[in-house]
Amino acid sequence: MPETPTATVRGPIRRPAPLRQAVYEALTEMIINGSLKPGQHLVEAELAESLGVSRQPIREALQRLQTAGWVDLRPAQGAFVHSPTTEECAQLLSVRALLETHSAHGAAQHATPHDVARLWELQQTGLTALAAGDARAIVEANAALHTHITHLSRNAVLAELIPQVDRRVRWYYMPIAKPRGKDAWSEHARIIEAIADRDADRAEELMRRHTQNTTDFYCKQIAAVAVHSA
Amino acid sequence: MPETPTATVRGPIRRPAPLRQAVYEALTEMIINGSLKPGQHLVEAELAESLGVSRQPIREALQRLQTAGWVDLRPAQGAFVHSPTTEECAQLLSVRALLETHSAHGAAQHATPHDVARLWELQQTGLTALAAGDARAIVEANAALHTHITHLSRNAVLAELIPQVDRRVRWYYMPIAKPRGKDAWSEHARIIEAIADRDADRAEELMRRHTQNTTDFYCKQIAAVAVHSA
DNA sequence: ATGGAGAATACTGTATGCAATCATCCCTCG
DNA sequence: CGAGGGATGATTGCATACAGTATTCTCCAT
Repeated sequence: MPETPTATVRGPIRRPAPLRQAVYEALTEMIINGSLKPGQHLVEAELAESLGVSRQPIREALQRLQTAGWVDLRPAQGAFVHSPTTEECAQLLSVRALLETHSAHGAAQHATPHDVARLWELQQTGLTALAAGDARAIVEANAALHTHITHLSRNAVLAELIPQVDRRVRWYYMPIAKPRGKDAWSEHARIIEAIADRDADRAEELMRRHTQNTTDFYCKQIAAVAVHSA
Repeated sequence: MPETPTATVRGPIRRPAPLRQAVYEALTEMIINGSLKPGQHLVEAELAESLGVSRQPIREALQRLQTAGWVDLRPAQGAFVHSPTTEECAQLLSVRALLETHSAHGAAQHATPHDVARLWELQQTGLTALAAGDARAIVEANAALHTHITHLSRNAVLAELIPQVDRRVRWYYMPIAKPRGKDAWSEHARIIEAIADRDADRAEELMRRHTQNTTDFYCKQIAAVAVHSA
């Protein structure tokens, strides 16, 4: 059977690796792309069978998914896909703005020419995806760029915390990736320039405005959708 | 055998409750109070026996301990108590400063008179502990106060993220709690006043300076210890 | 004596089985 | 006809057993 109708079915995970990690990635993927819908009850046995593993790796993956905010784990009831609210999303974006701004400051202080070159590569990847109009690729490139800036800040705590926030932002960001893309990537370019100049304060300020623009754009988009659906 | 000499031995966990939670709390306690030393290899079977449970709850607790930053979990090798570095501590404090500052701003916007009254209660608890010279109680009161400010900000994402950073700061904070206490708690009082006045900008600025003072104090203390031990 | 190969050991990773708990549905009683 | 209580099925929580892998110790060769 090449594909069954139910969207949650998946082929077995590649064996030679920590299964819990593979399961974790598979489940996040399924949540992001909508195979697992918000509020849905995740039954361990079902997931285990569809992924071709036992319940144990599933349980461990679910625990990590909870701390990452993907699922809510209610004792003696099991896991439920997290239902995001617009309020929570605004909070996520505001915290992200804070952390990324701090991160940009540090990146500008520590970046080497080699690091900057890598940033320009990622920027190019993003522009290509933007030209192709591939929302999925745009979001991915965006995440890759921001992640790399985070690492350049040489702050392990930040690098640990930001992904927790950022991946969830990615989820919400998908629908607005294309319309927001053009401005976003030109802002990226200016941020990279500031980092290349080792101008920490300018990089910080540009990142602050960049994340603020994204937040504003998202809120407007939400409002528009709300009106449209009314 | 009522007690074995090894410091890691503990009585069984109270049964009627999620065991993984109880194990998690027991292990954090042991790490904080030094029963489990930094770098130490945590063997699942040993912990399981000493806590009177099977390996399963231990494993789940260790996973959570990893995401909280208490242990490092190396694949196929097991769990090791995290060894903090002064560099990492500085990063933790800087991130904490960022988050707490943002939190203070939100708290001043949303606080009700009842909330403010509660803050003054916590402040009083801290002053009492300070007068008694009980470092443990000081740290606890400090954490309680900051936690409550976080909740007042009405930002669920912040409230979720800050404890992850804050608990680890608490760990490092213990040795400097007493000498830092006097200034810290008078700064707290001014922050509470700003929150009571609903002056978000002032609260934010006061919190920024407060966390900055704490960071500076910590760094000086570390330097002093380094000189002393040299 | 020292370096390396191989085997023994110990530990983690995974699977399976059992008991406790929660949700649901049906039956009975008011 | 509606509400409450109990039985049944499903699902989680925990424990045990097995397999794979990294580490360490020993023994042999150089």
